[in-house]
Amino acid sequence: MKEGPNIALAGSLIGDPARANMLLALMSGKALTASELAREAGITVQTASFHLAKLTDAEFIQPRKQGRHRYFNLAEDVAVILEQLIGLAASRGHTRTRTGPNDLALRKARICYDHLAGESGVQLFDFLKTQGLICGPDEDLQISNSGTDFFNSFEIDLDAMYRSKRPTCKACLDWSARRSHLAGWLGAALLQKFFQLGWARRLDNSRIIQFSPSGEQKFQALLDVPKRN
Amino acid sequence: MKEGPNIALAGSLIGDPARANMLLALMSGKALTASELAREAGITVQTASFHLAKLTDAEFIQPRKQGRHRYFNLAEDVAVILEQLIGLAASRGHTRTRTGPNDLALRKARICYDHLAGESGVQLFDFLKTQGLICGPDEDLQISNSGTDFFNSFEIDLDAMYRSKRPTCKACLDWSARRSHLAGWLGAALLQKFFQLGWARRLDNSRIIQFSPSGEQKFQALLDVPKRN
DNA sequence: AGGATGCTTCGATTAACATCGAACTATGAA
DNA sequence: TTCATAGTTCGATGTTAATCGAAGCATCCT
Repeated sequence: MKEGPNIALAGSLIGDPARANMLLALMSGKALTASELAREAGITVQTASFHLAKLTDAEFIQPRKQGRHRYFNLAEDVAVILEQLIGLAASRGHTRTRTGPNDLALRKARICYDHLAGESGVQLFDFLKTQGLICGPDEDLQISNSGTDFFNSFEIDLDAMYRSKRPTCKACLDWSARRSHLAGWLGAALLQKFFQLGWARRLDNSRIIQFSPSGEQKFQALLDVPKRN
Repeated sequence: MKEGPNIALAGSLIGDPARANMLLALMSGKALTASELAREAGITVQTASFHLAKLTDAEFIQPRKQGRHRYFNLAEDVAVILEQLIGLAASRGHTRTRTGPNDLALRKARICYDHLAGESGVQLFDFLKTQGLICGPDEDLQISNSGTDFFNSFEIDLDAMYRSKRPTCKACLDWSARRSHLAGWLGAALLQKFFQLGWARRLDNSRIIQFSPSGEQKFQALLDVPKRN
């Protein structure tokens, strides 16, 4: 018997179409109920229950009870791998239908677990780095002094961020842009801020993030700050 | 029918124990024959042939004929995902035997497809970055002027690197150290140099890279260069 | 040319897993 | 308390995929 990590277990969990559909649905970052996931996967709630038990045992998802509803969240490190697998499938042409307008919209701006991904997400990340607002290695980014000023002026609660146990800011490799976008607490907070400001909204039943015309303008204006060096 | 990337296909390819064993064997970076892969996976050559056909169709591996031997190489982007899956499995305790001395050795220094991973790999990467020998975003690192001098003095053929089509240097997230090590052409070239210098060697039938005592000293001396700022 | 080796293909077999109807439990509303 | 809804568990069924022996093809050695 071979020793070492059992990647076949992880692969087989992702490898069932029903489970894959549920995991992808959870990539939206929303908690979904067992019934909702059953519908997303096109199976009965009995079958969904069987699959959700497996995914829960493997710590791919976390359940949370609320009355008679069972909500499920995706584990963050699983989301990272799913993003990579989406990229691999796309690069190999392993798609289930032809690409369409939604495909372009997903490339432009989409939610990746809880943060902004796509070209807009990559643009944002590049901006934060080139402006020196965040610095350090991509897996352990820190906020600089000028970054603190910037985020405070943007009304991001940095104290809450520092109190949080999750990574403050880290890079997430974006399959569509082949560059990184910003994940972590800060990445999530920025996206929530764009929602709050009305710049962007998520589309129903999709990972697409849609900027309004004025929101897009404001977003680009934010990034179009004269360079400091 | 759901649309979008078919991650279930990729998951199911990795999800079979025999295929997973073969893929992990190919993580050593070596090309292996169908018979060798059958032995690695503990199956007959007929079964291996069936699986190798599937992996080839999906472009997870590339075949190469040499007389009556069929050699297979792992696709580089698949290697990146497998490294992530190894990390996920490790974090969940999904291992097939208890951790042992090999586990520590793998964490210390191992080959990841064709470059150095583990603590040593992370140390090397940190050194190159903090010394300013490479710079830029982790997915598109560039060699600085001082880096060019350094690598030339270390007898790395940079002209060959610039002629190569593969990424010159990029980061690869190391599951064991939770930080990145150096992948790409440069990462591979540096590891080959350590082999050539006799500082390190690969262990048979393992991904472990073993530094000799004097090699370890020289490697640490290389990294222990006074800081430039 | 004949034998050996590496590998592929085919067909039969077996095992594993996903599926859902029925029954049940837990929670919420009337 | 009763009914409705959400979700779980159980058992039976069907499907899918992995497996290997046998046969065959390609390549290499004597």
